Amino acid sequence: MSPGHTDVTAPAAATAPAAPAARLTEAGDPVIVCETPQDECGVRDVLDRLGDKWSMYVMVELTAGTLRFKELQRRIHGDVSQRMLTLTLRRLERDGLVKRTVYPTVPPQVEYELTDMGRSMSHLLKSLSDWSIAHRPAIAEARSEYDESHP
Amino acid sequence: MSPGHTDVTAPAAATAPAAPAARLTEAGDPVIVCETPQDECGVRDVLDRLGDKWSMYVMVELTAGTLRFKELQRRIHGDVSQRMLTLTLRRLERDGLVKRTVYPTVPPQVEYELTDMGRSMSHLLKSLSDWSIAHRPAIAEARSEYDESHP
DNA sequence: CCGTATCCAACTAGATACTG
DNA sequence: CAGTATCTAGTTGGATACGG
Repeated sequence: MSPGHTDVTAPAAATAPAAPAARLTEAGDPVIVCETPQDECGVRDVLDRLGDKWSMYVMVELTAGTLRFKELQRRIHGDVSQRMLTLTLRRLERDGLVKRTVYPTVPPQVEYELTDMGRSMSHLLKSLSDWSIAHRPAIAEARSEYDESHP
Repeated sequence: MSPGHTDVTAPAAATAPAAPAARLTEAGDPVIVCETPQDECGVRDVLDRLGDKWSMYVMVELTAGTLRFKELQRRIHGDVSQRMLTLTLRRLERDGLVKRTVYPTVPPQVEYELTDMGRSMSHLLKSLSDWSIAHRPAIAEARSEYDESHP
């Protein structure tokens, strides 16, 4: 997503990066406050993973349990290519969200499953998914209206 | 994000796209089930917005309240360009997440604020942000380990 | 079966200059 | 102030062929 990709492994700044403060608006809505550019709320690190084309679907499919490469590929909508599935799984593995197990058999067999951290994130994906499904009609309508009034 | 971008305004298929079923694993974790390729869980529509470089930050800043263009630009980390801020705001407006109000003054004044739907989504962004902040150390460690063991 | 390597097409975002 | 227009660079993703 972002060119260069925010590097969370960078040494912490001299001032300890305190967790961004949470405030509320008058209406009681949450406000995310980033005090320094360095923390960037750490949000980009998550969204870089969520934002690419396939990570979300891989996480979702793996929530059901352990899957082999080919099985995973079959289950994912939109025909993910071998290359993209490999890249996606490597990134998720690197981030500690997915565990990869290789059985040295012939032919080779590789299994993928969520780590504990991956599972904790999958709950958020569920919320996102629910929101998305619930608001899809509203979004569709908003887009139609916008497109009509903006020729 | 995705070339072509999933079009929620497309006419519904002959079979009514029933909401994807929700299941639980043995462990009690949520499973998102997409029965047809068409629904795709509607997730891509959300993530296409979340996944681009600036939408998240715009939403976050607007959670605090109404802001003018220049104010918004100043608050966003990483120096968003005028062009990118404009594009981002237009997309969010089109999706019904942001409301744009033009005051025909001289010089011109334009205000941006979240819609109700936008505010309902900002809660999810907060969850994502919290998770991200909480797990940033773990992700950083996972990446270091991975990079060490994969030369 | 599970990848890696290579090449190519598409999109996103940045820089810069100009307008109502 | 709040944009639009244009041009370019960098990245992602798809297709295909080949290797362990």
